[in-house]
Amino acid sequence: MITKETARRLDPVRVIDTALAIADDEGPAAVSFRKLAAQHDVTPMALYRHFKDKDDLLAALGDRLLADVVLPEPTDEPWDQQMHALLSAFVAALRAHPRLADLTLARILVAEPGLALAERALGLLVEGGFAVDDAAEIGRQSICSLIALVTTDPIAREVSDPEAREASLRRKRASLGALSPTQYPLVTSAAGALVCPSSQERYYAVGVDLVVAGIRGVLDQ
Amino acid sequence: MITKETARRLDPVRVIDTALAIADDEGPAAVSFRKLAAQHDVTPMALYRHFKDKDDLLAALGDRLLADVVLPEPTDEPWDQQMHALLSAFVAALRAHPRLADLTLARILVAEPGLALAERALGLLVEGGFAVDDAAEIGRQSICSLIALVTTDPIAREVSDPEAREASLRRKRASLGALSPTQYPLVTSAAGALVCPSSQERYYAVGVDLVVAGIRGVLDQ
DNA sequence: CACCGTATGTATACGGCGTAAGCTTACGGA
DNA sequence: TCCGTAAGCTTACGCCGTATACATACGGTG
Repeated sequence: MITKETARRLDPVRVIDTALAIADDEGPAAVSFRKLAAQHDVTPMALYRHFKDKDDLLAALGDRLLADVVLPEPTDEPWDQQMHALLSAFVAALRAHPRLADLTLARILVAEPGLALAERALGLLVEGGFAVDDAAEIGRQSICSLIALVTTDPIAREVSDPEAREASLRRKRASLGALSPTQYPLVTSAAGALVCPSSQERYYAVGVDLVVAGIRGVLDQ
Repeated sequence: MITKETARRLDPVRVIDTALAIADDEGPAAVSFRKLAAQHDVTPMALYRHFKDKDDLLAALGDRLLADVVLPEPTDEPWDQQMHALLSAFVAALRAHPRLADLTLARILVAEPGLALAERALGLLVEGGFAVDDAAEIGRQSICSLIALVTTDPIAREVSDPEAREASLRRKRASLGALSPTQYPLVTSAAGALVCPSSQERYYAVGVDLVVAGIRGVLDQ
């Protein structure tokens, strides 16, 4: 028993852990078999015993993110409020690893936590009055929007170094400010908000609200 | 005069043309300096005279997409209908190159056609009753959602070969169909719609409707 | 017409990447 | 004790972006 564990020097779970760490602070492009292998004192090719290829490894990363989604308990609130809670839970899990959020898309209908999420979402949409096929379509698009919400988070997306971050923002604001106010009156006057939302919490609140309001909106139309 | 043109063997515009072609049918990852150089009978390094680095080249690709957006003329329709038309025009341009749609995001507030789009969108949102800063936030999120709509288009995203495409879809449907119908009643019964929407036109219609309905929805709330 | 700065393309090289093919090793059951 | 098999290793190939240094030829200036 114990031997079985000690025999395998390479634990796929640990590998995913370090991949997650690398991706979180250097971006997903920085994850490489060679780097992972080095961090585990192993040959790059050793990883192929545990991951078919790089896509397989990234899929495992996606699964890992999905596993962190904690579904809210069903309540007797109206369907749209529960939908809001459900989608918020999804977003909350993705926010922990904003640069990797889009890895989840391909795994939702594969990994168990993703399926559970999908089933719950479809249930709420049907309860709201959508036909099953419409619910599927609306549900998928909502999920895509929320993934995009996280991957394009202008605050998390920025460089981590706060000093460089501030410089970058200042540069962007300046380039917008330099535009002709007669040609682009609104863009120039909204430069601040366009470059970066005031608060991250507000950013996500608006994002989820938009999606849920959209769902409600297309229902009676 | 003429010499000035004939002297430069490498026309950046033509390079972008071939980059676009490669990206369209092999995916953006397949675009490389080396491949572009080969197609233009030139050393890879020659491209660096025209593009600072690969990001710069991809930015040029994004600009190219944005240049194809044809803004609808302002009308006296209500703001939300005009918004629908404006966003539809944006989506229409992106749909020509679905795999590259996300290259536009970083360029909207830089390239002229993007700025024009942004200005018009802000105008309509303000006309609808949003404060300028709220309009900026809602506008950006709407654009992001629509870009995601295009990049995740399940029809365009599939492999081009229709035979392989059908096989892939069948496999996905089968894997969903194999799930326990008691555990995932809705997912299994909606397998068809989840895997692939019935029609591409409907897909995009629903997508834009969702976004516009969302905007309308958050306005009075 | 001669000259030269500058814009353009070239040659070479480095380090990194994914991964195919074949080999070695050592664990655990028979 | 022996051996099948799973795990890791070695080597190698062909990609990639791009830094540095060099060659060339165009076009304006004297």
